[in-house]
Amino acid sequence: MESRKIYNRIAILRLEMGISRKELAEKVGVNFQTIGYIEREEYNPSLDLAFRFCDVFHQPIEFVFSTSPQKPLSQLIQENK
Amino acid sequence: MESRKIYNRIAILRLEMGISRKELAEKVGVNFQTIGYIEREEYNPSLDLAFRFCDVFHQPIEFVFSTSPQKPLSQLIQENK
DNA sequence: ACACATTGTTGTATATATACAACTTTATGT
DNA sequence: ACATAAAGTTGTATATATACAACAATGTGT
Repeated sequence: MESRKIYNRIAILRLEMGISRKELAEKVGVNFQTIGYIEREEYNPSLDLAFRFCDVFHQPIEFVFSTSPQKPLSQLIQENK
Repeated sequence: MESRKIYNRIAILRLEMGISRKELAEKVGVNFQTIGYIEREEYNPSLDLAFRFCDVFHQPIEFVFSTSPQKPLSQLIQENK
């Protein structure tokens, strides 16, 4: 299968949490460099790892990951008004 | 990372749709044997493939996949009454 | 200017997901 | 009983995700 690229909001969610990649890596249980690859969307996380991110951020998969590019959070908020 | 097993309702959702593994495989774009491996939970689908299943079943990721064993649908219905 | 933390880059190694083929087993219909 | 479809088994090959190391680049605080 030609695997599609999955987009994510991990970098923003991590920044809003005020933690480094190293700290996030410890929380989800992967190498800190793996966080870099995923934030840059150089490859997709496994389904298991995706669930771990959602646990840390307290968000559903569909909010953190999507098959089309993510809108900025600021824009999402305006739309909901 | 020691990848956790992810549970899924693919077999049941497929049966309710009345299609074979071969047909489901065509819809999501993988080999029909891959469907078998995933239904038996011998390995986890990629995040991309997980999204494709959800498209076919019109269900959110969290309903189709979970980190703890899935309850039978019949039981879910009773709980919501 | 210096130290230090954070991120990006390159390279290698391993684990896991997916494809594909051949064969067996189980079910279904006639 | 036979034919056929569907599902499971075993094996090999390839692609992708993850780990890890070493080093470069960038930023931040003092």
